[in-house]
Amino acid sequence: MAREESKFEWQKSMKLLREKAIEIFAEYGYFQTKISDIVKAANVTQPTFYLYFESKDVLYKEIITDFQTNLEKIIDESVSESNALQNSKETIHVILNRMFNYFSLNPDLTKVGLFESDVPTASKILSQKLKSVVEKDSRFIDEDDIVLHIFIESLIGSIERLTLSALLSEKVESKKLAEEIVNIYFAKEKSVVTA
Amino acid sequence: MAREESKFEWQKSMKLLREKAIEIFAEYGYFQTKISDIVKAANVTQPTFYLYFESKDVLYKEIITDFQTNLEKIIDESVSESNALQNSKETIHVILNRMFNYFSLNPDLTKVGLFESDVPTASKILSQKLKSVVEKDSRFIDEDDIVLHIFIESLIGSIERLTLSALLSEKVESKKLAEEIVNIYFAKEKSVVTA
Amino acid sequence: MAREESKFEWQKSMKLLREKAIEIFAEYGYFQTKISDIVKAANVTQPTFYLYFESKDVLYKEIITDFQTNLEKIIDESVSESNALQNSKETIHVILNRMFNYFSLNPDLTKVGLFESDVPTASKILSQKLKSVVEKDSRFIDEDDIVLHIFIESLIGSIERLTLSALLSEKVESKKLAEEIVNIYFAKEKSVVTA
Amino acid sequence: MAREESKFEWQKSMKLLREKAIEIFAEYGYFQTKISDIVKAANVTQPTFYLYFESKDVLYKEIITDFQTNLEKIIDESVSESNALQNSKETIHVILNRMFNYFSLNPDLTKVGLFESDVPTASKILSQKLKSVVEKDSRFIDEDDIVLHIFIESLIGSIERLTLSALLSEKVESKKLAEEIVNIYFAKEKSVVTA
DNA sequence: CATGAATGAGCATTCATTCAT
DNA sequence: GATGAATGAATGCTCATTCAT
Repeated sequence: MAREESKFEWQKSMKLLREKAIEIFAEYGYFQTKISDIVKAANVTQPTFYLYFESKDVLYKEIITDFQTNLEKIIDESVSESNALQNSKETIHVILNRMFNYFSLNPDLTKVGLFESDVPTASKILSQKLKSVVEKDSRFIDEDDIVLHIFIESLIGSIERLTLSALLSEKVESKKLAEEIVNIYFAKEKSVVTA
Repeated sequence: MAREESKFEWQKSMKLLREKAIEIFAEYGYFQTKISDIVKAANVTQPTFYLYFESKDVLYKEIITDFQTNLEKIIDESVSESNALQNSKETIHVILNRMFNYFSLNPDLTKVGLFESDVPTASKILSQKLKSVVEKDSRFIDEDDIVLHIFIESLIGSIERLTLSALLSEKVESKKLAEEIVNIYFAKEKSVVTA
Repeated sequence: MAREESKFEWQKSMKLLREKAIEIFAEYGYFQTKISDIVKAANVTQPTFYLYFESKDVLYKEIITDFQTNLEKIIDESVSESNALQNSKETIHVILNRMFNYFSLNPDLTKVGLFESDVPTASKILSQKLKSVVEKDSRFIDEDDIVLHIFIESLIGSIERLTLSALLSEKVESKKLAEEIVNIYFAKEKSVVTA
Repeated sequence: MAREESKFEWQKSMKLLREKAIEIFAEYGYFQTKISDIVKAANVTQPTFYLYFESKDVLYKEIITDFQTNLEKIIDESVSESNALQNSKETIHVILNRMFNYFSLNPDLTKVGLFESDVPTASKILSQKLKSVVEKDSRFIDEDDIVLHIFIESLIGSIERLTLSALLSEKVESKKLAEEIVNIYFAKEKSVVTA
C-alpha cells in the first residue's frame, strides 16, 4: 500500500506545480509570470520545476493544449448528443450549456486557455466547430458566406466576453447564460423556455 | 527661417517614435515590444526616447488613453446626433457605423487600445456608454438587470471580436459590419435596410 | 551460489560506470561531460554514481592516475629490457613500440590521459623518463641542456600528436609509427630496419 | 582633437575586454572562464560585455579566427619570401622563425589559438601549409603518403609542444628554437649554422 | 545495491533606464 | 535636440550533489 502510494509520489510536485502555474498564469498572464513565482507558490525550488517541465514556454503550451483538447471533446460530445435535433438553435444551446459548465468548473484554466494572446487556437476550434453546426441552418442557406462568418465570430466574441464578465465573475450561472445567449442569437425563432 | 524650420522639426522625433511604438505594440504586444525595437524603427537612439517619454509604460498608457478619449468622443457624438430617435436600435447603428469607421482608419491604434490585456478600460467605456443607450429601450424595461448586462457584454464581445476578425482583417467593410451586427442584436424588430 | 554471484556482481555497476565515463570523457572532454550523461550510458541513476565515486572530479583524476601508472610501468619495463643496449636509439624504439601498442589497445583511456588540459602530468612522466634515457647518449654529451630539452620536448610533442592523428585514427599501426619516429629523430645513425 | 579622440572612445572598452578575455582564456581555458571574470578584469559590468560581443562563445571564436588568420598570413609570406630556395629545409626554417617570433610577441593569443581543444583548426592550417611545402622535397618523392603524413604531424606536434614548453615559458628564444627544430628534422642534410 | 525526489549555487543573457557630453 | 557608453536588477536555466527510503 505504502509502496503503491510512493509510486505515484512523483505526481505530487508535478501536479502542484501545474496547478499553481495555471493559477498564476490566469492572474498575471504569461509574461508577468516568473518561474520563481510558480515554485514559490508550490513550495519547491527552481530546479524542481525543470525536473518536470522543459521550460516555462513548454509548460504554458501544455496547459493551453490541455484546455483545447477538453474544449474540442465537449463540443463534439454535445453535437453528437443533439444529433437528432433538426435546428442548430438547440445544438448551440447544448454546446453552450456544457461548455459554460466546464468553464465554471475550471475558471483558471479557462482564463489561460481562452484569453492567451499569442496563439488564438481556442478561438479557431470554436470557429470551426460552430460553423459546421450553424451552416446547415435554413436561416443561412440563402445568405452569403460573410453573413455566416459574422454570425459565428459575433457568437464567439459573445462567448469569450461573457465567460469573463458574467460566468467567471460569478454574476451569472452557466445555465442562465447559455439560455440568454441563445435568446439573443436566435431571437426570431420562438424563445427558449427554462426547464 | 531656421527658426521656423525647427518649429516644425520640433517633435518630429516624438511623433515618429509614437507612431512606430503604436505599430510595434500592435504587432507584438506590450511585453514583446522592446524600446530598442521602437527606437530602431524610428532611427533614433535610446536616450532620445527618454527625451520625450517618461518610460515604456507611460507611453503605452498615453497611447491607450488617446484611443479611449477618441472612442468616448465618437460614441458621445453619435448619441447626441441620434438623440431624437426613439429606439436604441438606430442609435446603436449610428454608433457602430462611426466607431468601425474610426477603427478601420486607425487599425494599429485600435489593436493596441482594444486588445491590451492588462487594463480593460476601453471595454469599460463601451460598457457604460452602451448601457445608457440600451437601458431606455422598451425591450428591457421589464427584464432584470442581468439580462441587460448580458446583452451589453455580448454586444461588446461581438464588437471586439469582429473588429479583429472582420474589420481589421479587411474581410468586411465598416458599414456592412455595423448593419449585420444590428441585424443580429435587433432581430425581432424589422430588419435594417441598406441605404 | 547467490553469494558467489553477488561476488561477481559487486562492482559491476562501478566498472560499467568507469568504462562509460572514460568513453564520454574521451569524446567530450571533462567540462562537457555531465554526470547525467555517464549514468545514462551506464543505465543507472545519479545516486549510484556517488555510491562508487566521490565526485566527478575525483573519478576523472582516478582515471588519469590509472593511465599514468600504466604508462610509467611500460616505460620502466622497456628500459630495463633494453638495458644492455648501448645507444638510446634502440631503447627509445622499444619504448615507443610498447607504448603505442598500449595506446592502441586503450584508445579512449589514452585520449583522456594524454590530452587532458588541466594537469599535464602524463607529459611530465614522459619528459622525465625520456630524458634519463637520452641524456646518456653520446650525441648530447657535449651539447648544452637546452638542446637536450628541445630534443625531448620535440619528441614528446611528436608522440602526442601522432598518437592522435595517426595511431588512434587508425591510419598507421603502432609498429610502423614507432619505426618512423625513430627514423626522424635518429636520422644520422643508420636507419632502422623493419623486422 | 578631443572630438577625434572620443570618436574612437568606443574601442576602449571593447579592446580592453578582448585583451582581458584573451589573457583569461589563455590561463583558464574556455570552460573555466566566466564572463564575470572577464568584465571584472576590465572593470566594467556584465551588460557592457554584451554591448560589444554577442556571447562568450562568439568572442572565443572571434579570437581563434583572429589567430588563425594571422598564422596563415605569416606562413604564406614566409613561403613566398623563400620561394627561390630549392629545398624545403630553408623554407621551413623561415616559417619557424617568423612563426615563433609572432608567438612570442603574442603569448596569450597563441595559447588560446594553438591549444583550444574543441576546434583544432589551427593545426589543420599548419598541416595543410607544411604539407605543401615539404611534399616537393626530394626526400619524400619516393616515399609513400604515410611517411609524409607522419613527418608533417610529427613536426606540428613538436612545434605545438615546444611553443608551450620552450618558447612561451621563455626558456628558449624563437631563433634558437627554430634552428634546433630544423636540425632535428633535417639532420641528414648539413647542419644549419647560426647567423 | 539502488533510486525517486529535491536542491544550493551558479551562469549567461536581457532590458529598461541614465549620465556625461 | 541628440547620442555614445554604461549599468542595476532581473530571469530562465543548468549541474553536481544529497537525503530519505
